[in-house]
Amino acid sequence: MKKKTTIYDIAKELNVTVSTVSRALSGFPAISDATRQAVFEAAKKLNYSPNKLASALKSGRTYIIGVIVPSVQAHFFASIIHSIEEGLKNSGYRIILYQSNESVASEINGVKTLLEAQVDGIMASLSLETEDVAHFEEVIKQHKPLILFDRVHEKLKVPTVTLDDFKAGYMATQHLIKQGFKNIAYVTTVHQIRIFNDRLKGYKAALTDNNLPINEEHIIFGGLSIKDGKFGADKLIRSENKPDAIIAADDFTALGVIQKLKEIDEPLPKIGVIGFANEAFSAYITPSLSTIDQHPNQMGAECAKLFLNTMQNKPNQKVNHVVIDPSLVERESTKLKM
Amino acid sequence: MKKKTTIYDIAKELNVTVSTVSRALSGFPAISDATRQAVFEAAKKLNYSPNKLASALKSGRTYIIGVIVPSVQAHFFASIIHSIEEGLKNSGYRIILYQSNESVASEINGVKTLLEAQVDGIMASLSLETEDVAHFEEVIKQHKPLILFDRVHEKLKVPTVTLDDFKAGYMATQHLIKQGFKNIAYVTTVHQIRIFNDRLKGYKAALTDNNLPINEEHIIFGGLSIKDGKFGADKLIRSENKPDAIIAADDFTALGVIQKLKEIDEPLPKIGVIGFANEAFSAYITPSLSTIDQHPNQMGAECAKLFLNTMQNKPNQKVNHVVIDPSLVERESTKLKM
DNA sequence: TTGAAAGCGCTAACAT
DNA sequence: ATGTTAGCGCTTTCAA
Repeated sequence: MKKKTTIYDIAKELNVTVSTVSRALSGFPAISDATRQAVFEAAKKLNYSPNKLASALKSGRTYIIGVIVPSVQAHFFASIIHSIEEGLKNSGYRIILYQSNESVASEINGVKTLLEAQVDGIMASLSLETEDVAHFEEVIKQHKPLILFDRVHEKLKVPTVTLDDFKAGYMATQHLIKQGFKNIAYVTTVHQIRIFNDRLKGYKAALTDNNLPINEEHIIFGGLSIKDGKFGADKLIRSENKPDAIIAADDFTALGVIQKLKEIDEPLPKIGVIGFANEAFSAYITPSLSTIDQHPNQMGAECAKLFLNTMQNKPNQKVNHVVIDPSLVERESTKLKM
Repeated sequence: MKKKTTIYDIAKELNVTVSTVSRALSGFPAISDATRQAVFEAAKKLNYSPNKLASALKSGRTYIIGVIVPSVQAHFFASIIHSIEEGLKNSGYRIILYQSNESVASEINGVKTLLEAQVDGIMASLSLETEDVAHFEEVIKQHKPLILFDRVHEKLKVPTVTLDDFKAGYMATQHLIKQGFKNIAYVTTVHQIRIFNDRLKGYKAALTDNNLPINEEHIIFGGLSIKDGKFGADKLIRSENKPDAIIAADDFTALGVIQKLKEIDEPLPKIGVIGFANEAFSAYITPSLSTIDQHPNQMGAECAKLFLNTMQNKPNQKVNHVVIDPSLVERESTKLKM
């Protein structure tokens, strides 16, 4: 079991110094073509593989970006990760993934871990639990780029990539109204996350703009999941003023709503249902779920672009906020008129 | 902008040497409690954060495991990753993710990249394209644990975690037969991946065991996707000997089959359909899709366990092959008798 | 129980 | 165009 080849081995092989080898390998211009070629050949011959760790330690750059998401199991986040990687391709940067599982404690640990791993920057989408964001201050203090996407926080003055969530909420509501629904309820999370608040605001604004009353009892604050959707739907259906449509703050919750409505034999889509995120299953359930597409691929691409720009040292640039336009995906679950 | 705190700063603060600080921090026993406590206090006071890079360079261990999967967008792989992380929790190991996007070229690059990042080991599930696995030899040569899961390869003599795919194929077929289907077709990938071959073998064995003929024209070799499912279904329905049930090698393909059958007004579930993987959508489509659950969470947990065992240097242990038992998820798409 | 010092593999300033 | 050399921050052997 021989030791791994280092640039010293290559240097010895060619009777040059390590600096020459290092320079040849890293594309330094002032190296003769002959030397460069010899170095590459020797490297190949000796089966050389660079130790990025050593390089990173010396240069202070790891070319690794930490990405924190609540969970890869949500198709939305999986898509974002996918397109972040896509956008980083050929830039030399790679990502290291950390899942918070919607827990602040885990998120705090994630930031610490990534910082210790000397990542060159962090991209994060906050957990539902996260209210205090002090744990991210250290990233900023270390002058490492921090980019927040989707679930952002106003306390952090950093570049963000978000959906226009107000518009998203407005669109969903407006769509239902246009379809002929008049008594529209809303199931959302109790957590004070900006994006969910914004969607709710959009909902309220749309109602108001259409001279429809805002009925606070029609706004259910709970969790976001199939179970919570079932719970919310049940509560709404039993309420005195039974709604004729339900907006759920995400597709999982909307799915729960649909399941409950089926369970209790409420006619669909006579009661309209719409969600957010265009999850993997949304097109295929029955009735197929109308939803607001949040364009995760675009979000991921923008995150990558933002990061790359920041690293190119555009110096005094002001903080960037990319806002993605939501789009309506009309499907059967909101087709009142057939 | 002050520099980051290092163990030297702590040493200076306390008038001890770096070795003492290093030992105190790393839990070395022969350190007086007083010193240890003083070190921890100073560390806290100076806001010290260890540089794992330096530690890794010196010690030769990064505590990072590279994980290569075709894509996180498949719920199956997302679940595996999730449970690998879960299983690694508290072990000190982190994972760095690499997506091959079903491309060998990308997979080769992934191995190279991860090795350069000095990961302590690699867990991988092969791309559909992968036939030659020479690129993984280097991992073995470096004496780093390599664990293959789900999409494995016999050329690589390494620990594996797989489903009993033969049984899975057998179960799916047997289930259809039990439900009363008699003329069962099969849509699978043209790629020579063991798990898909095994499923097909299970299918054939089940037919034979039930004295049903194997009709080679009923086995469609194409891709695995919604589109391919549609294509396969179309071809099968038009064939002379029209099948009364279709097995698709994964749920996406099964979904395509169902969509095509609906499109051409074939009655469901009079034509039975079953898939593999129990994807996120499978329970919610109409008819809900019967499928074989591959227990990704169990697979991920086993991968983590296998890795941790390997690192604990159970010395002459023979290569481990964990085989997970598939289970049948009966839903509407195979309910011939109501 | 603690200190001194070498060195992990690489980069980069300073020489030549 | 190439060489010399000093670290990056940490671990670890040897010595005290």
